[in-house]
Amino acid sequence: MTALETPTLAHVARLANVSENTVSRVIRDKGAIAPETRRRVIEAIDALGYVPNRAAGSLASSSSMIVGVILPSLSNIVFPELLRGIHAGLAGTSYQPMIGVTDYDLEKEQQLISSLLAWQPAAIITTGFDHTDAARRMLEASKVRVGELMDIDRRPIDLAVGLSHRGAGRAMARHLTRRGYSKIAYVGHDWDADRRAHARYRGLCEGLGDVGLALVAEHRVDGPSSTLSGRQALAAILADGAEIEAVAFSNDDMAVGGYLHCLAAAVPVPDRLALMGFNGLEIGQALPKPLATVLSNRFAIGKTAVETLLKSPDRAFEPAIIDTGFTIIDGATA
Amino acid sequence: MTALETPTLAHVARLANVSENTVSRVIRDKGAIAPETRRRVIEAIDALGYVPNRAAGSLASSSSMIVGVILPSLSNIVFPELLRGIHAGLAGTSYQPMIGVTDYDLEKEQQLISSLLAWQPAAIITTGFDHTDAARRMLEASKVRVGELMDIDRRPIDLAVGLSHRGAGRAMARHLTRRGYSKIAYVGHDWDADRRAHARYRGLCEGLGDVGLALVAEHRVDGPSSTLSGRQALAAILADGAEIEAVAFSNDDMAVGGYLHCLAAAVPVPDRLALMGFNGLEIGQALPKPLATVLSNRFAIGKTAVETLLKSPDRAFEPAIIDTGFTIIDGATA
DNA sequence: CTGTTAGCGCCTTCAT
DNA sequence: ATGAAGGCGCTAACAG
Repeated sequence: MTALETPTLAHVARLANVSENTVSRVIRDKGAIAPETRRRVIEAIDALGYVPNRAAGSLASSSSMIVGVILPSLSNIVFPELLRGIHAGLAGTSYQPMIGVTDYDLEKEQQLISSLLAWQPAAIITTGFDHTDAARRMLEASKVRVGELMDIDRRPIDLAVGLSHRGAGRAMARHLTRRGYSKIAYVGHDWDADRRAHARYRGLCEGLGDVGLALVAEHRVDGPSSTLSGRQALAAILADGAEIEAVAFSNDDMAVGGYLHCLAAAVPVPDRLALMGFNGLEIGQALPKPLATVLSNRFAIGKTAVETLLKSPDRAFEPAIIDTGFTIIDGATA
Repeated sequence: MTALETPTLAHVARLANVSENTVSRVIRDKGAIAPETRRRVIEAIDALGYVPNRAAGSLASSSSMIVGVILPSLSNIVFPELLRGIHAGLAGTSYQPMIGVTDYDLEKEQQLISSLLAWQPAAIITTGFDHTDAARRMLEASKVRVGELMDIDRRPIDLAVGLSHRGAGRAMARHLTRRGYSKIAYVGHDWDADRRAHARYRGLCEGLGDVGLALVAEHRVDGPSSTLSGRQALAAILADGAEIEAVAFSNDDMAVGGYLHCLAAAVPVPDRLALMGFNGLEIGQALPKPLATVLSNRFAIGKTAVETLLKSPDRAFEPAIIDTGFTIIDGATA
């Protein structure tokens, strides 16, 4: 043994006195192997500290243990949480997530899909249904499993896992109106990047319309959501002077900012102004009054998605949709 | 052209009327190529929509465009931010990050190092200096570049990028004592998992010792840091009755929780109680009074690390250490 | 500046 | 239940 150089299948085979093929079978747990043979092989494997070369395996089998994960952003805490769920679903398997970030740019997404496909991954996971035509074609043409996460309001390529954002918006409207608020305003962020926020807005308006109401004011900031911009946006909309009893925010980041403005400006919540967010972030529940919000179960979405995708290497005839639902969190701010 | 099947180098070569090798050279931008030849090759590449098979490339070159990234957690926002920095450093290159999460478990880290090395990555990035012996041996034996991030207080295997947590702790002590506080308490979380928090604690104690002071109280919660546990911990330490003028928290999560307790319990900040955190999270700056804290530049750490690691495929003779420093943020809570 | 020749380490297929 | 042969798609020498 010249040691030092990394051991290959051949080394293990020699040491265990079997063919490479048998070693390969043991590793992949495929085909029947005599218990005694398996024992010898395993012994040889850890005697040598053998670790299979994934590149060679992928090349030979034209498929890899990689799961490509494409996220719009890492700044928004919900995506790391989605990633956590994906990780949890991958735990105990040999799959490794390879990740990319689009910054909400569909061209970048297409680019990422292309480079991820170059690894012949077992699955590609992305968010939403918006893709460039080329991206969609590449995904459809490749035979990898495709998960489109967060949203379920359209027909997916292969599998969608998420919740109805329109439904969540309606639920927010229902919650607020049932609590007796009728002068309701909306404070949100950029819809171009965040289509799901827009869907919730539409649901909110529909829900209000159902009971003969409409938004009394709305304010949208440019750029992504953040605590700071939520704080500023609420200050701005209140400064406009419209009479407002409750504010529905595009998400918890914005809502927490709004709440902090109320604290700083001594606006009684919810008596003078009720606040409601979306997502159910931890920070919202740590506020002096826990935030009324809607729990979108990001972790479950990610976990369910990988588990479902990896169950079978092939797509079904019909795309599947898994609704992970949402839960109203009453809180104390609305 | 039988279309449908994914094109390979051979297809491109045939179409461009050159050898496979030439195509390979064009793709990797290696060796001199006649402008005319390069044009033809590129034309053929996008005529066919050719995407190189990464597995084949890795196998042949025994090195891949993968950067293995091992994070202790995704729940703590600082690690997604570190990942953002890593991403930023990778932007515009063909490298792809493959990520793993240890949940602060060194055995899991070792396991991840092993499976990531199976991909023959260009570099492996992990956090801190604590690894199992086996893990350290694997990293040292492999010739991949190794980045150990966040901390710089020990000798790295290859490259360390981060800040001195002991120094940051001392800086917190200095800040608080200079502001005239002398009855200082500490509220923190689990040190076993978070060694850097422990290092800051030690620095804090040293810094106080330098001016003849010592902590008047301390409280540590089990488990990871969170806003909720910070809130509860501050409530607990105040209930104990010791006279306290200022509290140094193990990080901003805990400190924000503490601040929220003060808001809820109507404790005037900083007049009755001063608060200081660590990290410089956005949420701390959105509070009614911006949190006094220490900015640890996670994004820069990640970005600098990959940029430095990928500059050269080989390790230097001596390990390198890059200090990204920290910045006191005065805020208004201390 | 370009082509030829050998693998890289594993998996698949077909035998036995 | 195991082995032998061939090839996956690319890159690394070495020629020329």
